[in-house]
Amino acid sequence: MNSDRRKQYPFDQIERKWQAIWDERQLFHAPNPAEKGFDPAKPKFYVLDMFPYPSGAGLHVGHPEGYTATDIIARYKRMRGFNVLHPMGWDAFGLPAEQYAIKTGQHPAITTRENVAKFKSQLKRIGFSYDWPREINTTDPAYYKWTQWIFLQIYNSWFNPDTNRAEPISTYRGNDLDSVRLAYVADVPVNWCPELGTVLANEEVVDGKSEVGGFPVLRRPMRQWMLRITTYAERLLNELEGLDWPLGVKLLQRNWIGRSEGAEINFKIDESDRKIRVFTTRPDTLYGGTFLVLAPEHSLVDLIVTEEQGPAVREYRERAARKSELERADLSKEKTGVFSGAYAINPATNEKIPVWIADYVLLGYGTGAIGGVPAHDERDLEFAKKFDLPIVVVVQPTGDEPSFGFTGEGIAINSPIINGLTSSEAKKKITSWLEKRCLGKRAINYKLRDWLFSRQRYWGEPFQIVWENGKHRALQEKDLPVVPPSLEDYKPTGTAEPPLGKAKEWIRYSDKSMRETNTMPQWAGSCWYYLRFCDPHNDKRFVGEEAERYWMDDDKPGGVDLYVGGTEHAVLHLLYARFWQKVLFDLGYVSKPEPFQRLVNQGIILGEDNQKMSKSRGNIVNPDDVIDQHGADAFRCYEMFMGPLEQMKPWSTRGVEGVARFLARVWRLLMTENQAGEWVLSDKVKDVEAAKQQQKLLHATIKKVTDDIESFSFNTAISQMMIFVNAFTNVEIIPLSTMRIFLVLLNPFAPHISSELWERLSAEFDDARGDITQQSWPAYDERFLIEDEVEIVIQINGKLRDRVKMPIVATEEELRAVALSNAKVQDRIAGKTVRKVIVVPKKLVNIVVT
RNA sequence: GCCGGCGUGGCGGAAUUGGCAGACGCGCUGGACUCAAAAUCCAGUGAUCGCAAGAUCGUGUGGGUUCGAGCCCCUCCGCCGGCACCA
Repeated sequence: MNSDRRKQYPFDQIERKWQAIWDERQLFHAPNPAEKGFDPAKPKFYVLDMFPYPSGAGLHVGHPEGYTATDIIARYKRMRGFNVLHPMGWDAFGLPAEQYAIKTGQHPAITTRENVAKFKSQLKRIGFSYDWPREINTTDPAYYKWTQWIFLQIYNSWFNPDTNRAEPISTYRGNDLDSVRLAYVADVPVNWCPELGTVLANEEVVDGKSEVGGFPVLRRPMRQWMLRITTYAERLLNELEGLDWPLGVKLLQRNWIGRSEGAEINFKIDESDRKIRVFTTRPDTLYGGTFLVLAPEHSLVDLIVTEEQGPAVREYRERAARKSELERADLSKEKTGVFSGAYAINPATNEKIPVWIADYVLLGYGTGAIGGVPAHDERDLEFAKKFDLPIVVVVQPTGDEPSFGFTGEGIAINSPIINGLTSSEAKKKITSWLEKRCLGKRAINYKLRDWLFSRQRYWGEPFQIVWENGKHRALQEKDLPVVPPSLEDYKPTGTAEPPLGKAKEWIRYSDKSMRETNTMPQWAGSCWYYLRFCDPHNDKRFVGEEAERYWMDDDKPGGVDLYVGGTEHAVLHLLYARFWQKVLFDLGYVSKPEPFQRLVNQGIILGEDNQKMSKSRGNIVNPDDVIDQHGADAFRCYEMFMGPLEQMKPWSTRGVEGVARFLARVWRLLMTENQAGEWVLSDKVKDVEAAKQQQKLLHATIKKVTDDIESFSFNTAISQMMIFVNAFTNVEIIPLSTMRIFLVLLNPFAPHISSELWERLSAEFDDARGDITQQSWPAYDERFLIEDEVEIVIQINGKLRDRVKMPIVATEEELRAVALSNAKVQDRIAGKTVRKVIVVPKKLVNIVVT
């Protein structure tokens, strides 16, 4: 490439200039109610990006994809007369800064500060219209003071099943508060990742490995803080209904919550008073239950195992405990198990059935025990075959498939109480039969587990909990924030003892009490940041009531009007934030039961080679390089022009050049170089009325761009603007008013060049309209779009044969007559019979012949 | 295995939701400008056949509904994402 090639237009200067102006004038700062400049007449619009973790690597081209989309919406909505809240901040607690600290000893706060500065300058270079005075950082004590405060509210609450909502713990009438607190300590099997030196939430474990780093995760019992998210399972599921979210994300959350309806059935153990309770979604197959299976970790195992089976059972349990999550979940392996020696009584048949122990039954789901119905469950069938257990068919399929091994719904057979009933009738009848005899009851089960909320890390929010005599209590609001101690050594201890344990001074809260040394997970800060943005500097409350009500409240269930981000948070952040919001809502602190009304996922941007961008592939595109070469406006427009926002799509350097050419044409439409080589307004620009065709194109463009922004079809909006500009290339007179409107349309996409050209027009034509950002969005006039003539397509048997211009007012009869008398049609239908003529007014005539 | 989503030129992608397939951009070909190149501008560009007018074929596969299907229904294939012994 020629190195002294002239720049296409001086984007570097104009972009710097306008970014400085926006900063200086704080043009995009939205005042809160009661603040100076607040206009209560305007409706509000809250448009939010998923705030980034400021990593050392800086931005990649994936970040600004969603950010550009929201910026277009924000600028557009401002022009449409909304008070727009469009903030940005930093989700800055997290592992990389801590690991860097371990390597270098540099405090994570310093690393974080540097990374934030880098991210911020990169974002500013792209020209996003963020409300920077509202910037927040989750690692700022003034911020996490309130994260801790919210934890305090959760700690001091319980979920009242009668009212179906959280209430202050003081309204709980029982004795054991800790058994109902929404935040509690439990000694439970958790996901321990030795490599990371911390425990992880279920949501952070993927295929038995840590989501971060991909290290093996072991199941091991530990004493940890949990949040009782399961109490909200029903509401988290039902209230998805009112949200405008992608179906896929809703489905993911539904599956994750995993509601299933069925029955709990008690099986009495033979020659004992003990009972084994099982959960089943198919109580109608109870008569086919020929054995029971307990999870190896089930607490009844020790109590029921017979003497002669004792050693075998013990050996099996130990083997199961040694297996990793991955091994245990391996579907391809054969079923294993061991007989306990005990028998239970099937309450329907009164027959003695053996109780087995097998690791295909999970302690964590249902009751940790199942009734084996081998005839109608694949897993039970496999198990029964392996261990030679009896198989009894009790469901007759309605189709012609074999009933042996049939897992669908059919007609109950061999089941005296319910014979002849359909599966769903049989379920009801057998359940009420069991209920009458106190042998079981209707039950609902969820896959969702309580949220494991503590981590063995340094760089996170400390808990405001102290321990005294083995009991925990929370510090009061006045003691917040609890700031982590400085450490020399950030290394995880490799044990369950968190790094904070090394700060001997800090741990001692008083003579008798010690601080909790676990920290909160990274999700804590992001669970409520959208609330903080409403009122980021409030030091009296996590968010001021009036500000919260103004920005979050309208007639929809969710507060944030538009939330854009990647799908990777479908069951993590997006579920946790909904949970916190509901707790705060129940306690009366916020006005909405849901945080995010509308969610849009941006697709992943692949490398030029169609592969995921990665360091090792060397296909990473750095936004800085693109902006150096083509400018921020070209970068923004290309990100949007690539294709539909939600779709996965590859980067193309050539594609950026194409979009840059478009912006250069916009520039040269209005600007020309004088003899001194300076850019001056072209004398083709005149304050004259536009030609009819130009008016028509302008209004078609207003309509298309407006509709496309509303429907997130930014790529086709840009296409339309290209068509508009192409039509004006090489015309002799460029009508001023047409160009002014066009620049407003272009502004959300390419804010710098449109601001600059707008200003140049204003300087030349001397008027007082003010800055482009103060303009209102243009409306299109239908009158300009109306055609007098339309092209009518003539088809024979659905195939295109000719086109004719017809007046728009032509009647069906006229269209029909013209089509039939058309010369080409005449040639083709000669000697054939016209069966039918279909006339679609203003569109086409289809002649059916045989 | 189950649940979602997608499949259109050489490439990224359009198509008013059943009515002219391929908008716009990239690439490519030719032309103008230039000593030359770059940049810019103009013209062409789905495939096949034809000098041409034009004809035939064409939206992963096979079928169906319809006057008419990229779009609706069924079958199969491929890719992407999620869940995965959840009883």
